Formats: sequence, C-alpha cells, structure tokens
Amino acid sequence: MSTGSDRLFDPGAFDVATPAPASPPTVERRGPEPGERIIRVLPDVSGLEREFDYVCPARWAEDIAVGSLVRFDLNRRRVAGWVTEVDITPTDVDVDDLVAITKISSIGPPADVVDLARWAARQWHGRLAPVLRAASPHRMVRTRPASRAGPPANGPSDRFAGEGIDADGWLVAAAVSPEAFDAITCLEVSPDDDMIPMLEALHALGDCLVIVPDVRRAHRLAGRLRRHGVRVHLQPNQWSGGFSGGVVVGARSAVWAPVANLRSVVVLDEHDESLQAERVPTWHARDVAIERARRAGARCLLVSPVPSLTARHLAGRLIRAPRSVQRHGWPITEVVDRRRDELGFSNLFSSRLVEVLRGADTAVLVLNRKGRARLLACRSCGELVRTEDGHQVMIEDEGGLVAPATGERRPLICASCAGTALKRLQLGVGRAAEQLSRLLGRPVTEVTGTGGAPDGRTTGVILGTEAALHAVDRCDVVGFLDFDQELLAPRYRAGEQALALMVLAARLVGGRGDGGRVVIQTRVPDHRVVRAVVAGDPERFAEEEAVQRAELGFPPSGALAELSGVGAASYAAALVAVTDADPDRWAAVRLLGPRHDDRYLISVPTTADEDPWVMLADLLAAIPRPKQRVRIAVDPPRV
DNA sequence: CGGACAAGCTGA
DNA sequence: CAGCTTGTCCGG
Repeated sequence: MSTGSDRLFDPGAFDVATPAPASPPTVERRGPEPGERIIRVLPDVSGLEREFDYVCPARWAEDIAVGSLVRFDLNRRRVAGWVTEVDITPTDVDVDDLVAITKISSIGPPADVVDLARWAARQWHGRLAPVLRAASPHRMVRTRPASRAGPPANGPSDRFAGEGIDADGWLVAAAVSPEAFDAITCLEVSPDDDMIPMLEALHALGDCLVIVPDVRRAHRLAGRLRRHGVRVHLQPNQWSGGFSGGVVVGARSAVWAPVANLRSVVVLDEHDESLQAERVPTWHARDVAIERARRAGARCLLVSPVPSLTARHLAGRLIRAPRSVQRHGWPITEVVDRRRDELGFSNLFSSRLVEVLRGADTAVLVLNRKGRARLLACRSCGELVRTEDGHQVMIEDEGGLVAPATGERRPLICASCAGTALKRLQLGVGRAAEQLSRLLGRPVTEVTGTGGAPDGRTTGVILGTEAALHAVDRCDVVGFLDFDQELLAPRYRAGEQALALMVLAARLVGGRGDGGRVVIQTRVPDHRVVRAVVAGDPERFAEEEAVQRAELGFPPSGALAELSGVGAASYAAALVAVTDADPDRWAAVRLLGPRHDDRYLISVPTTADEDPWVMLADLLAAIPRPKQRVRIAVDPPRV
C-alpha cells in the first residue's frame, strides 16, 4: 500500500488509512555501555524460530529477567518477544552491532517455567513460542508481588486424625501421606468425590497448583475454596497472584502459572482430553504437571474417576477409593441390547428407554454423529458389522468390508449369521429429536456443538451430540442412543474416550445413591467399557485395555506421533534415512503408513532401557524438515 | 512472519 | 522498459 516513495506525492492522503510505521527507519547499532546488560530474546513471530541478542538499557537493568515480555526492532519491524537469557556473551554477532530493546511490556513466566517450556517444546516437537504464549499473562503485569513468607493460616491436617476413612478421609489420607512426595500418585476417585477437603489439607502443607480441564470448573472450584478460607489465584485473570503463594487454580495453561513455593501439583479429571493442547506442540498438562512437580521436588497427584492408562502407567502409586465410595458415586447403568430390543433394531429409541424417559422430568440424550460414521448392521440379525475379535467396526470398501485400523478384510457378509443384506446406520440429531418428540408427546430440545440450547436453564428432554452433556448441570436420566459410535470408533483411545463420556453422564444424574440412572443402547453389550461401567469398576477396563496397547506398542506401552500435511511423505522418507543410518540406535522405531489420508504414524514401543517419548523426541530432533509443510503431532489424542 | 530485493513475465 | 508477480533470503 503506502510505501516511502508514495509519500513523495501525497503523504497526508496515504497516511490516513495506514498509521506511520511504528519502527524508526534507522536503528542504532551500538555496543553495551556500562550498566547495560546483554540479553537473548525469542521473537513472538511464527515461522521464525531463532533467538537474537540485544542490549537492555541501564534504566531497565533491574527489571529485566528471564521470561520478561519485551518489544524490540527486528529487521525493520517492531516485534514482541520473551527474554530467554540474561548477561550472555553474544554469539554470531559483533557486540557493536547490537541494538537496544525498545520496551519491557510485562513481567513474564519465571525462569524455571521458561526452562520447563523449553523441555515441553522439545518433548512435543514444536516451537517454543506457542508454549511461552500459554505461560504468559493475558494482560500486561508491571510488578511482581512479593512472596508471603511463613506457613499458611490453617493448621496441618490433624482435623482428620482419628477419623474413620469416609468419602473424603481416604482422599486426604492418600494425598498428604509422606509417600506421595516420592512418587506420582494416581487417585481413582468416585465421579462425585468432593476435592475440597483434600485440597485444603494439601494447602496446609504449602503452595499448590491445581489444574482442571476447563475454565468453568476452575471458576467453581476457586469459589468453593475461597468460601473455605483458602487464598486462591484463579488463572489466567490473577496470573501474578501465585508469586505470593497460596493455591493457584486454572485450566490447562495454568500448569505454567507462577507459584511461589510449589509443594503440590494436582491434576483433577486427569483423563479429560481438554488437558492437551490441540495445536502443535500438543503438550499435555498432565505430563507437564508431572515434570514440573519433579523439578520442584513437589508431590504430583493425578485424580480421576477413570484415570487414563498413561496415568496408571506413570504413577508410582495407584490408590483407589474404597469400593463402597466408588459404587455410591456411579449411577445405575442399564444396558439395552440394540440387537434384541423389539423397538431398538431399526429405531433409535428402545421400549425400555422410552419407558425410563416417561418417568423422568429432565433427560439428556446423546447421539454422536461425529466423524461421519458409516456403521453397517446386518438386516437379519441386527448385529453390527465387526472384525472377528469384535473390537473394531468394518466399513464398506471396494465391494467388500475393511477394518480401517488393521486392514482386516472380508466380503459383504455378517460375521454372526452369515447374512448378506447389510444396512447403513445413520440418523441425524434433527430427525431423531422429531421422532422422540412424537414418541413421548412432549417437546424435545435439540443441541449440537454449533447451535442449540444456550447453557441456561434448559429443562425437559434434550437430544444432541456430545455437546448436550455440557448443556445442563443436572438431569434425571442420560441416554446414549448409539454408544457404538463411541465404543467402536476407529481410534485406539476410543474406549477411554467413551469412559470419559460416562463420567460426564454420571455427574449429570448423580450416583446410585441419588437415584441417578444412565441408559446405554448398544449392539456390543459385552464390550469392556460397558462391563466396567455397569460394575462401576473402571480398573477392569484398564487392565484389559493395557494388554491390547502393549501388543500394539501404543501408549502407554510406547510413544506415538502422527505426520500429516503435504510434506508428510518426504518427512517419512527423511525419517527412514535417519533410522537406516544408525539401525542399532533406532531399532525400535516403526513407521506406519501412509494411511488413507496420507498420514503416517511413528511408533516407538517401550524398550527395557529407554523412555520411548525421549527416544521419539531425539529422533524427531534429528530429522531435517522438508520444504513443504508437515504437521507433527506427538501423542495425538485421536488416531 | 513479513520486508526487501532480484529475477521473470507482459504489454505498449 | 515500467509495472507487476513470484521467489528467495534474512533478521541481533
């Protein structure tokens, strides 16, 4: 648009729309003067992953620190960035060619967090800038609050001494026990467990960092803790509060928040997928929490009603809620066999479900149509078309059936009755809601991810995608109309993801003690997820699932990364070149693919002597990037 | 990333 | 050959 030469003709006219460039046309190159410090900065510019050396003027010499957010001129642009090192000797550049930064915008993440961010960027093979962005305050912060010395106001946890182990007591005992210092502790709780007594007890032992899956829960938890007299800093609004100590609460980015004297790191609902960043680097707050605790010498508690296989694998101790506590928190779960139920075969609403719904004031019904499902069922016996072992669905492909993940093939024929007439199963939320409304003779609200009921006081019957589970806080009944969409999704974590939905459902309806009821309609009632849920015993699922993961070399029995994008093939070729050059070192590495959409998987099964994730990170770091774009997602949640 | 600068293309 | 597009390079 308006350039320097344009100004010759009519400067005013051009400058109205475009303000004068922020950066001066000339920058002063000079060496540091006495009292000035040389710093290294990382520009917040995507596509530029390099650090540069600058001078920090003497008037800011006291304020500058590793992590500080600064502004500086770089290649005729004024950009923002972070200080990554201070008092360095410049490399690759003459001291007299250094330029001074123009401003310190804000205090930033403390040095140990910057270091942790570096670790994460390498571990998840991405750029440092996105991680530092997550670790930085949203609004500029001028001063750093002083650390409040001394122990917290409330005394130690002796109020629990001598008490019997009840719903809260066992949690407190597990969390504050001395052994929790040495190991990552995985706490398998009941869906309705109250975390407040545990967090209070931890707080009595020192400053805490508490991570929850989303901001809504962070808000609620912070409010409840405050009512119990705990000094809480809610992220990201009270970003700098943690410098003064107390309890820091927030969603996944809070794992980077400042905390004065970190003694405990707690991840609540550790199984939840939103703890992982969706953009690369796909860092996972659980794993960052573990590393942060390790570096700080703090305890790390991973808490969930359905701990992930990863958490179970990493934890030095797994402590489960007493059987009675767990059972109480899980709802009564009814399983409707869609192959048998007289209504259920061609219809989404079994007679049993309709009966339950007639007796309920409020209900949430989930029909997941995500991932463009192409499920097939047998017309004669109603059986879902599955692989021989029954754990994967098969789809139609070139006149036959194929299992997308393993490639198992067979002709268009039902495995259980040898019938050849198959039918496609597909029904959208809209039509399903209409149908149900007619069946029940009452209105049914439709909820999908994009539109539908706002999260106000929606009442009555709600039908929608997974989003419907977030539309209300409480209801009488949750029904999964077609749970097979979750159970048999062609993703290796499908089972865990289905269990996560069951936790949401359990919290909506409450435990069996409160009369909570969940109805699952499925064609695979013998599936291990269904069995675990009915028994209120997630560990049963975990044990079986772990065996299968070990066979496949998938997490937690190995490390996994996904390659996608136009450059995926050339990156895969570069990978093969690297592994072939040193076959002994990379013996464990396996390249799978290309799969249907030009995606590749890199799998590093666990070997006795090395952490597969470290090996994967080392390997990825050794591969030169091709010209074309490649997305490298380490530990992709949905493959 | 985004600017600067060079080389390549086009039309009068 | 001016005027524009496309490609490559580089940043302290």
